[in-house]
Amino acid sequence: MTQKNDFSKNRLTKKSDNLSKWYHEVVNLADLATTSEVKGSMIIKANGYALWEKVQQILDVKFKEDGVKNYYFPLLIPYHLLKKEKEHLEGFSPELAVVTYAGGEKLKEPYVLRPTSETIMYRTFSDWIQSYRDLPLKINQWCNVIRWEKRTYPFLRTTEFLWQEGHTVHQTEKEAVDMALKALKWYQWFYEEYFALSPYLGLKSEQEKFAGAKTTYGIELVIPNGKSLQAATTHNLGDNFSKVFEITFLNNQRKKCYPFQTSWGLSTRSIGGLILIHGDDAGLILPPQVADPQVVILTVKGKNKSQNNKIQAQAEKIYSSLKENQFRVILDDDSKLSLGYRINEWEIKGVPLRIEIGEKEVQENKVKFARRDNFEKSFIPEHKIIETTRETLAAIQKNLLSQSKKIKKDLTVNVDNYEDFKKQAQAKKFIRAFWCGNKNCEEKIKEETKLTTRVLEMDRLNKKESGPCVYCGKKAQQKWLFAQSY
RNA sequence: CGGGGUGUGGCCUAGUCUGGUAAGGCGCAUCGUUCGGGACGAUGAGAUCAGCGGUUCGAAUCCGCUCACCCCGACCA
Repeated sequence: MTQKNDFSKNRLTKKSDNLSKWYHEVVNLADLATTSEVKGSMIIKANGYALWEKVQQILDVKFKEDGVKNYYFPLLIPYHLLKKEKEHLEGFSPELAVVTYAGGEKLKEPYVLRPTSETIMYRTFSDWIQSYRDLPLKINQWCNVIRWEKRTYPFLRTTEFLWQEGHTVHQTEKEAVDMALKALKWYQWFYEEYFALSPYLGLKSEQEKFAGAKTTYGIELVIPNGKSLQAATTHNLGDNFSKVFEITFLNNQRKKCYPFQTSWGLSTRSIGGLILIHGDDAGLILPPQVADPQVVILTVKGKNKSQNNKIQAQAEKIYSSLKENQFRVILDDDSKLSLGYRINEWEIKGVPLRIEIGEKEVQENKVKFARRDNFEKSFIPEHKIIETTRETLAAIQKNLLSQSKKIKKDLTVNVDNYEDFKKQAQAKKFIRAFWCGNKNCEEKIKEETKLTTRVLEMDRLNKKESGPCVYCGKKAQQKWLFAQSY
């Protein structure tokens, strides 16, 4: 709102010139979100919220197929609950918003606006779980959370954000680990199949893991500027929380046991990654799987009224048949705005496929297809429209994913000495290098290069490797992926 | 939270230094001419100049405080 950009002609900043400026402009012009009166909190507008609804629809089905049930827990968490798990409290303390005054008086005990719901949920789990027959317990909630971040950014880091948080309880740690890995796979599936984004996934280091977790797995997206966006996490909580919240069950040997837990979440931040990776100089590009609309039909005005009637009729006919075939389609027959203006508007909004119908098309019984991802244009005979639409949308989806893979590949390098490491860090690369696992090395690397460990990639977890730590030279077993975090 | 910058109709800005009662473009409304990649003319609506307080005959402009946003850093899923 306060940027000094000339939007008067709606000319976008080039993505490659200034990614941050471009990003803000796209969020604005594509009508995804706008700033609000509340510090760090945005108003998500219809176009942005539609994307979030898609995320919800897709993941919700996946969760339920696995027996996860949706619940809703209170926004307000009594402070004493949050205090119970020490690491958890320490991790979240700096970013808590606390209610101390309500109902006209000062509260005896303050409430915390949930930054995440482990504590309030697990307090209750202890009442719900008595027997091994009560396990596994698998619940999820779609909600908002509050984290008072110092520096905010639309979608990518907002004070209040929307997410889902899954929480499960298991008899054995193995089950819990499997669950955390399963959730990680769901997220990977979601990003690849729907958002057409190819992430890195793997284990987080001790430093980077969730406050209170035993191990954390993460999904990391490769942003074209060389930064890494943590796009979802799943946690094996071990029995850390069950011990603190006294969640116990009797196993079939009548022995009292502490169960093992997981939690996992994906937030509106995912939409930020989508914008940053797929967008181009003309604006947003939405993958057909989540785009709404997927197709826009544009009428091109003809020379006279009778021509226009024909064009209109033809456009409506094609609109109906696409709709009948379950495509998300919109008809833009606004005759007041110029064609160029309308085209640009739909491009900024990222609609994957544009179909144009004018005099020429009506006469020759065909339509013009224009792809948003590569601007390719072609003429399609009327009887092939449905089939070609299906193919084209699939092709766009596929192309976007392969572009994301290419970005990932191009920005990742393997490095085996610290001189190189520093050079590649300067060049804003994702770096794969041996690290001994020592916290000191990790901290020094961060100080000197700004890079942190992102993940130990899944496919390297069980790989037998050996080499000198890129920092201290001591023997290391695994190559970690380093990058600057967003 | 530290450093820097910004805030003027829905949007982008000029005006602020040097105080005199808000200007332009975009968008919007109506009409007409246009229309195959961001058209044009005419007419019109729309602003207590981020908020609060102060100085002054008079404040968008000077002073103080507050709030929000942007950039860089620290912190953080």
